[in-house]
Amino acid sequence: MEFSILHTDPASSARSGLLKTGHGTIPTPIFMPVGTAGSVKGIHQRDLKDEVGAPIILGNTYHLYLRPGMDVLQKAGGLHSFMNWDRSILTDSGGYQVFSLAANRKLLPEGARFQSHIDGSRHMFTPERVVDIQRIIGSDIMMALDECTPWPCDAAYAKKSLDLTHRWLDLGWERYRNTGPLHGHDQTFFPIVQGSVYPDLRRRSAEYIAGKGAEGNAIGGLSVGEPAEDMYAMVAEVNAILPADKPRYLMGVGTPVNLLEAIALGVDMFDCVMPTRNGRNGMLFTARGILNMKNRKWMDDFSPVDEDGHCFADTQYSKAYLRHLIVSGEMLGAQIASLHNLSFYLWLVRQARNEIENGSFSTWKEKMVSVLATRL
RNA sequence: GGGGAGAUACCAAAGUGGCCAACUGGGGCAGACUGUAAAUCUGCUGUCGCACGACUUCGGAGGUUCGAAUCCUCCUCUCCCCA
Repeated sequence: MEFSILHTDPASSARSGLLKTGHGTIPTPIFMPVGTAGSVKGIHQRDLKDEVGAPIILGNTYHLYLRPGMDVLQKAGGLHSFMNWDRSILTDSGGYQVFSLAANRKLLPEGARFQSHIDGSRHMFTPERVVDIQRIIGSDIMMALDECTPWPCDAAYAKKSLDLTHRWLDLGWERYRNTGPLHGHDQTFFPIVQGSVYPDLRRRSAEYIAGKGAEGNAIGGLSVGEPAEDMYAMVAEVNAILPADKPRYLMGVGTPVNLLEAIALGVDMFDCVMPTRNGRNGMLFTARGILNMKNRKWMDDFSPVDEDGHCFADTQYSKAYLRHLIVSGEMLGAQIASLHNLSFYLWLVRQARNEIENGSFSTWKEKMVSVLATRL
């Protein structure tokens, strides 16, 4: 993997860059649609490329391991081939499932023991195993196994968890260094900073993570319920330590405003289920604000879904029609809303990049932040 | 023509003397959702009030009772079966 920074914003820590993987070049800052189980829910690959314009998407180690399973993925020749996606893929390690499936897992020094949410069967995820699985999946960017700590989280637990995440990182890193790709393209490995909302723990973790000399670094354990100001503060702490010449990935973030604020703090990569999940649930993000398409007020509003939108559905369907589809539980409603939200997210990071290159990012960001959170 | 069943809130449907402003579903309205156990979940849904609460409701009219959606009388309407 290669990363180069092209421009930096004079008034913030924002920067634009190019990230090259074996599956293409990714302009940064970038938002990566989440495709947990080998599919970005409701969006087929053609639209993901042609309408959304996504150069990279996510997959999930835990979910793909359970279904379709390693045997199928191996026979398929990896996830790219299996899902017919020739652009980049980043896989999460299952660290988020350590958090979200907390009731179904047990943390041990050697890894995380899961009980499948599908059939209750028991599985052991060690940091090494998670690398092996991601080798089979063939993701361009593999993630270290970590514990995504919940919020609130007391300092004692956060510290203990941090030590576990670092220990796991050592084991995963070692396995990464001692193995190679299986599908003929390069794979890299990102470690993850933890430390909850404690600046000293965050700094300690950032130093530890930076010490690995990975090609990119991730910030995890945020946007789990803490106030946005805490999240920004932690990102600022961490980014002061993580190498500036390597991409920084803020995991699981976030709202359009979160993205712009984090870009200003020097973050290059994002992923979040929000555009797809909230889209399925009737929420639309636009450059003018947020719409809840279930609201009665759109019932007979025949104006386009989003006049300044960037996918075909934005201008070809009316708000009234989309509201009807969503209220009626029609699949097409979820598809249109997801497509719209993803193309909006990708437009947002593209525009941020343009503004960085024009040297106007900070003023543009300030203007956008208030507009994006408006309830229409 | 004969026999039977039933009328409850927007719809469906419980409730058959006080714990009923009335179970539950649906519908409606609103909210939540951040490395996806989510095409999911939560709240409200007679009127007024922020709330405590007050007021008016269970086809209509009258009656019994301390007290009625629930019991009695009459009326109106609906459905089913047999001719």
